[in-house]
Amino acid sequence: MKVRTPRTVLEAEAIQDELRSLLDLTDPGPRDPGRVAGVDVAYEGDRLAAAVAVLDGTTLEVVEEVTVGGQVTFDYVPGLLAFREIPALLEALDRLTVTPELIVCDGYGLAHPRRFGLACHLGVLTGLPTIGVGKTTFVGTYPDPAPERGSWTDLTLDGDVVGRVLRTQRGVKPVFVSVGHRVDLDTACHNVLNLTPRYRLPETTRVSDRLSRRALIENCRSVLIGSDQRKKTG
DNA sequence: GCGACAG
DNA sequence: ATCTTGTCGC
Repeated sequence: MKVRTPRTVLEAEAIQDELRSLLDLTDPGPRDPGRVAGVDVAYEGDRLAAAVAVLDGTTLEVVEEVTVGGQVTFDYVPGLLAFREIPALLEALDRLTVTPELIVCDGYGLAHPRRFGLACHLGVLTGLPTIGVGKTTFVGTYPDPAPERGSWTDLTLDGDVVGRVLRTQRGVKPVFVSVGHRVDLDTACHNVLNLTPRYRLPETTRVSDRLSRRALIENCRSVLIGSDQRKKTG
């Protein structure tokens, strides 16, 4: 799947406004999906490595992993993260041999200045259910959730509830959950809790994060050694 | 007007 | 995201 990269911030924002009309916010989404994918991108200068890890939704064991190397094509701009990560992520997702029932993104979905964060963008382009799980604040205000695992509060932006601040482990910093495409907020949080039996972040996120970093190093090693191998890892 | 700002 | 040492805790 090929994607055009915008050349300006204005052009990027126009694309978001356009794609936002394709969002499906009515589908409740998969309650306990059998296959859940985690996606992440690691960077080093202008090089990048995208990774997709598909886990069994019940055992959380890794079912399939895919990585692709590439070059940065869009500088990071708050609110436009998707344009930086999506080209490589789509390529990685294309190489999967199994189709995940849910994709967990690193970042935000509806909780976004124009209501179209990375999770929404990836969902619309793939047609698959997606959710966003952010590690730090981006937009919105919220009260702190109680210290118990599973407690949460509304993430509000411009008077709208755009996500939830969810405590995935007792006494540990909460994560920021927002829907992407074809999943409702209750289902999104339910799944995030299923994916965090032990750590703060979803297993999907942890696995894809390690995978992308490893791919970046491996690719670098082949260059330093001077091998004439592929520039894209799969 | 100035700063903040997912990854 | 990435740059970075030691350190507290299981």
